[in-house]
Amino acid sequence: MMWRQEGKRKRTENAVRIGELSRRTGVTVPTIKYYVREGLLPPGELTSPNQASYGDPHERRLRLIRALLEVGGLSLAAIGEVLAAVDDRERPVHDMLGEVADRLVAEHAGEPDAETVLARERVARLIAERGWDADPDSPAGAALTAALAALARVGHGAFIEVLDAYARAAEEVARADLEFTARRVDREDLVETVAVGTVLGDAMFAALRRLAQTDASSRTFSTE
Amino acid sequence: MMWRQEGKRKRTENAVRIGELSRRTGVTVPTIKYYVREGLLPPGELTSPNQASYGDPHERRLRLIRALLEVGGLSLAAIGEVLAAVDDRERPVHDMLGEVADRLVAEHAGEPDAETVLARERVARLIAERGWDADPDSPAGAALTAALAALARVGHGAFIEVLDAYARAAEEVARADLEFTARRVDREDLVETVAVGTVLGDAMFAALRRLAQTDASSRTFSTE
DNA sequence: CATCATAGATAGTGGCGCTATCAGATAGCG
DNA sequence: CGCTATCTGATAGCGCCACTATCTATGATG
Repeated sequence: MMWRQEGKRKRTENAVRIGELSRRTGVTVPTIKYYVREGLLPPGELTSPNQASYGDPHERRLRLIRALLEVGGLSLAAIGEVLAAVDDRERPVHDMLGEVADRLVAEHAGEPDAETVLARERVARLIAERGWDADPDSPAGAALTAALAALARVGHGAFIEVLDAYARAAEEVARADLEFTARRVDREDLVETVAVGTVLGDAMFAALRRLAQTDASSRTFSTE
Repeated sequence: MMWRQEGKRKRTENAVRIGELSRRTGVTVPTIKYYVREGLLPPGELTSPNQASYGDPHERRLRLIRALLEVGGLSLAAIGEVLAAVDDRERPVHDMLGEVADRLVAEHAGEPDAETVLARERVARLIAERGWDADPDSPAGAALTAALAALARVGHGAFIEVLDAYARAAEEVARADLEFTARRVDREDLVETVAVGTVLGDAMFAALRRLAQTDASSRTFSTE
């Protein structure tokens, strides 16, 4: 694993040892060492054979890992891939977004059953109807297909009726996402913003949906 | 664990043995036995000391478990709690929805830090502004608080700018959910519909968001 | 009657995210 | 200078989870 060289940035901005890094982030020292071993966190800069110092980038990265893990619910393996995409500065932004998105969905291999075939057709139709520039066989499309097929298999295929409303809401959210990222001029920051926004945005939206459901449900069913 | 008695329904509608149940659902026999041991699936009806038959409800329940597990990403423990809520026919619908929603968010205990305190205030303000009948300290509110606090901690607190757009979209989705459930007259089915819709709806929306982002992103960044 | 499937029970497996322990070296303080 | 707390780097172990394997005794099936 190649870690981006900080070059001549010798400002020793906020160099601390591992104990202090642990105290600041609430992550235990063994866990920090474990993340370094796993290649998720760059090793500290050695000042002597058994002393290393960690700076702001380490603290930031560590907080990012914890956020993706605890709030985003990603596995460490998925986090590693997301971070690699974030660190790859050669990669076009659009490409990076796709890469991050792909890490968020579980793989569903195997022979497609009847429900999956039908669901895939529905997904393709939706994409065509909305004029989206997207592939039904991309990971995101496959995830949607899997969800629709699962609905059919559990006998709740009728729930697909909400699909268009969901798609409209998703467009709204995606528009807000893009407008926000468009305001980020700093490209360095933008890439991480997209990754964070994609992962934590899911968690945010799910929580908001739940709150809105609580409200709507309490109005409809009140106390009964 | 009490399993709902099917009463005098002796129609033997679709009784099969465990091997056939396994073949139909793609779940291995040992796994089915495991689910029965774990109380997720009712045991088959014994026809002799070492023969049991499984009917449609078993197949349905088994498919539901797999959908919640594979598509919804729930743990078996969470699935058990959701199923218990679904099976509890005494419980008011609104209550059940809350119960299911609560199973979907991870617990985040511990002393609240500065970011959490600020995030909680923002959540309370959002709820007040939108006039929602919801509690900022409910599991859903706490999940939103955790997400906002995490954004702040990773240095992307500005992403909170999209919050209102997300909230509007969430209202739209919740409205579609409620309209759909309102059309379900059968209360038996309704309860499961709400659970399935809540869990698989998250997966659906996340996938749709990803597709809409792909589209929006390809328009904005095109090939660069 | 031979073969296969089954119930029920117990033990084992593999992956994941840490956690414990250790040896040897250094930091920082009086 | 000595003393103790801390550090690096390495290896081993742990607890949880979702299975999976194996076994015995029994019954189904052709």
